[in-house]
Amino acid sequence: MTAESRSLRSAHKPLAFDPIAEAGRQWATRWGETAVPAMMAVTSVMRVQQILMSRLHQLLKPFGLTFPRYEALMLLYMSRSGALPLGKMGARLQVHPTSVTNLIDGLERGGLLRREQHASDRRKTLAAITKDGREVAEAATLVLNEAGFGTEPLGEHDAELLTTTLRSVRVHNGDFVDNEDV
Amino acid sequence: MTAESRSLRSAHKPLAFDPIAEAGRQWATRWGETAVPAMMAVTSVMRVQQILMSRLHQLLKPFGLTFPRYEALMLLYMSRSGALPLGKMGARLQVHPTSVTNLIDGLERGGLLRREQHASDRRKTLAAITKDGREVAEAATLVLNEAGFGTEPLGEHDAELLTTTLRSVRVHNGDFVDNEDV
DNA sequence: GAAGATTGATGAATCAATCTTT
DNA sequence: AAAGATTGATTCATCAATCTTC
Repeated sequence: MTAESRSLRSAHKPLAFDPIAEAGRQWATRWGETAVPAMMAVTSVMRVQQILMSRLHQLLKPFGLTFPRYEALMLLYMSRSGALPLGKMGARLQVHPTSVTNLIDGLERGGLLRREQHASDRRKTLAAITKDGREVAEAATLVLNEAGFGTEPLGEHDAELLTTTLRSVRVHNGDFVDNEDV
Repeated sequence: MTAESRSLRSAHKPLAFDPIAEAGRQWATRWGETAVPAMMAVTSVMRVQQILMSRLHQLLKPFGLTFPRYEALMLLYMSRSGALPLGKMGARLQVHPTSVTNLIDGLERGGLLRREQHASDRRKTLAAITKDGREVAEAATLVLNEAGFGTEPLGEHDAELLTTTLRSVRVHNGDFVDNEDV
């Protein structure tokens, strides 16, 4: 593996051991084994999030998109009218109002959406996807679809297992009311 | 639930549905079901990472620590001599050299470690944990241990399941050489 | 006063470019 | 030339404070 190809995946020489497992071993010797599984799970989520984000950014770079911007763009693409109030976008994307402003700023700079006035409530701002925005959304989605959203080497089963397990954390956090399986 | 208590957990009113499941449904109608599990898994990891980070920051706030800084501090605390070269810390924490510089800056500002010169190689910089650093490390660890690292409502089994599933992604990314189970 | 969005601040992550030392 | 660390730039996340509109 050349230095260039490696730099696309990790900034360092591969370690000869699993750093998370090693942390777990050292941990157990000082604080016992009770919290080790939780500690390792948290660290794993943090690390894999970085890996996935990095892969997605590689895939989306040709379109001038980041993954958060892609998510925001797709939310508009999927919507009926192609326009949504910024507040509603924040609720769906589960991000802070400030983040919505920044995301929409970036997408508007790229001409993928326009800010528009809400008809009845002048406090509200609408984000409306443009023709360019729709084209980019479709092209980027094709690429992500083919690349399996960078989830290699996870199969369908593992992906669903992950979603299910993590869903309980999201429910417990109060993101949404769990009324699907009632 | 009051507005204050809610703001500690999510910035928005809870949705009446699971936003990730809803995205999956809409997705399937336009691009088929093939990539849906991958898409939902990726989005779940991103969201849960944010939730966990937020909880950890709440827990660590009293110590003037963020979770990345806590990880760096613990790496020093666990080390034999209490001092490590910055490059080695980056390799273990799996972060960019620039991030190491920033992390060490923050910890040094708080007096939890000191920069020192490497004995033989003057290119290298050492981070050495201080007495204050050790005390904060122990106190913060107690809190995180009691709080199960914010992994509620995950039990030991789910935590281990998560770690195992995510490990394959880390291996595939080339973070480390998988020679544990050979 | 509350709701919706923005600005200004901080922390973390990355990359590119720079600087010193080997 | 290569290794190690830093600085400067960009993006995303948060919070606090502000501003307009309801």
